[in-house]
Amino acid sequence: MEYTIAEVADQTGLTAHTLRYYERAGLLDPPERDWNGHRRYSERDISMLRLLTRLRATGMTIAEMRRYAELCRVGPATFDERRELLEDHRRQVQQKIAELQTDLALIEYKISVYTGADDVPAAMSGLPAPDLARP
Amino acid sequence: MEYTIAEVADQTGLTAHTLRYYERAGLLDPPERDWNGHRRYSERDISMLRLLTRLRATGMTIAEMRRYAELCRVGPATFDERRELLEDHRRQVQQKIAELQTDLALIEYKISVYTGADDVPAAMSGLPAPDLARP
DNA sequence: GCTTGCCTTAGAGCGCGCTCGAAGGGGGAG
DNA sequence: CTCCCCCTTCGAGCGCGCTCTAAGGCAAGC
Repeated sequence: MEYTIAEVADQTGLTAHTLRYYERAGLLDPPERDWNGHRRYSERDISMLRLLTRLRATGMTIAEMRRYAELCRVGPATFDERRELLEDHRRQVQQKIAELQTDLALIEYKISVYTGADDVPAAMSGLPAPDLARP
Repeated sequence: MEYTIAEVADQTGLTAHTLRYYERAGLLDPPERDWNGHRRYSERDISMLRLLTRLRATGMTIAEMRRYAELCRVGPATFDERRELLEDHRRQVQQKIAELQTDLALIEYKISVYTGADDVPAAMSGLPAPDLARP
């Protein structure tokens, strides 16, 4: 099964403009064309795009995704390097999650201050009071 | 205790340029000046900056932070609105964490594929195989 | 007195990741 | 044939969040 650019845009949540941009940027192999020059995306293209969108959502840069795509183009010989790239990225995602969780605790502390409840989470009792009021 | 812009830059990890930018952008009340016009940041300024950096790190935009700062300037009458703003942001952070955790599972699945181990996590067994090799 | 170094301002510039505009073609419906 | 819609390419433009430059002030050290 193959798809037009509009169908792929629909399926991936990217715009047609962005799909062409990704192709230009070297993130995606140029798909086949039909008789009149329109792109026909394969299932494989779609899976690659789905992976790319998740990598983007987790903060991978275009340059890193291009690197990954280049390794894919080379072939199975690059499995190790691709794994390393993904392992690096995994670490970054894990760190980001940890950071967000810490920051979430601070946000919840601030909310509790504004709520006027005195049931401040015990874990926060030692926090340097952040700009409590500015009355 | 008061601090120079360089000391604050040091403490917050922001640059002096960025500190002036935040002030211009309305995120921070203009600090006091000493006799020769240099900024003297108070402890209160520092706490606000520390909060702002965590809000930035969790994806709050400059515009939203400005809104928060404006509410702070108005006074205690805006406690409710500040709480709502932070509650909205909390929801966004929670969603982002959830998304990252889902995406992390996909990344780990891909790593397992490249590792060649056949001990693919059971939870993943139903995944549409993402671009396994492109040989 | 000169150099060094940190500070000031206003405003321009940059990197990223899109996002859009212009100009044009081909095909199907009425 | 006309209208409309979707596609094409190339290249410019944009929004965000900084980041830096230029031009200059003041003060301490040599």
